[in-house]
Amino acid sequence: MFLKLQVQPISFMLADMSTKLANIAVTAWARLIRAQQAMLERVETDLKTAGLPPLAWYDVLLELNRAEGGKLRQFEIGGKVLMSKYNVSRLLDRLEQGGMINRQTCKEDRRGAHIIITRGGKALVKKMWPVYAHGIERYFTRHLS
Amino acid sequence: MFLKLQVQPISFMLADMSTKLANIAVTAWARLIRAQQAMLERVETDLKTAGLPPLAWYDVLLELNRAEGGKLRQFEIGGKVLMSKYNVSRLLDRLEQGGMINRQTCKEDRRGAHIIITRGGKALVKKMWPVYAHGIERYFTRHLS
DNA sequence: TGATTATAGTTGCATATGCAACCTTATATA
DNA sequence: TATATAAGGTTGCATATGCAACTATAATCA
Repeated sequence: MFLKLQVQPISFMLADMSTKLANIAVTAWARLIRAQQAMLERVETDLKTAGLPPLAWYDVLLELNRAEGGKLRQFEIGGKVLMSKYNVSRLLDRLEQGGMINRQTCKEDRRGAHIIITRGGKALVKKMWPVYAHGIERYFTRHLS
Repeated sequence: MFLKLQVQPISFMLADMSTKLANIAVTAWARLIRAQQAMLERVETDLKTAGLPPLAWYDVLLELNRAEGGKLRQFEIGGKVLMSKYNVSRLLDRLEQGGMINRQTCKEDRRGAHIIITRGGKALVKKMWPVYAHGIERYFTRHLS
């Protein structure tokens, strides 16, 4: 399946850097950026309204939920959700604080930790999904041609 | 022109909320989000490496540069770059601090301000564009089919 | 006109992010 | 084996963001 978005032509613009054309190119790119930004903001708002935590929580918990044994190394999470290690570290602090995950020191590599999703974490994933899905449908799928 | 991205099918998934299908749907959506996130991060890095300010500065300055007389009301900027008013307010603080804009109290509406781009601001736009354009080309255009 | 309500913009506070420095354990190299 | 280097994680500090409360002026309407 393909996602097809109508945009202004970009590539050939880049050859000619005159201000006018440059503006058009940036507009096209910017439109994509802004559209996505708007979608994400709306989903975040929906989640907040429903009294649920932000998307980042969902992303991480979903990866854990999917993983073999509900368990991942910290750096694996960073790779999957595209987050810097220090942000992963702190997000996991919050998730742990909220009882959604546990950290288990890692036998094979004593520098690292295994992150394990809890029952509560799995429950949260289930609870967040409908809100998320509804957002995807309303702000995204609906606008596909 | 169209931007076409290969994704997993989404829409029909949303009908059937079984976990497995849900995962696939989110993966597709997430792939888009992440791709864009990665692109933006790289552009930001490029700008930083070149000793230039972040994209947000460019966005605002470009809108001002385009506008009639290099001048916009603050709320107009917020509308164009999709930023909340308090973030606009503070970003403009930084831009003013950096000598890129001036605030001029507005005669017609004494609550508000006119934001005017300076010579320095215009120069910055010119200086940032090549880096930005190169990023768009490398991280975006190149991957279009 | 006077009172209410809405709009433009700012600010204090709590929270989130980026960066660089740091600790600890693995891995590579001499 | 000793030493250097790299990788997994954490933390302090500066900066950026979201929220709610606030000021001041405009617009509405009774």
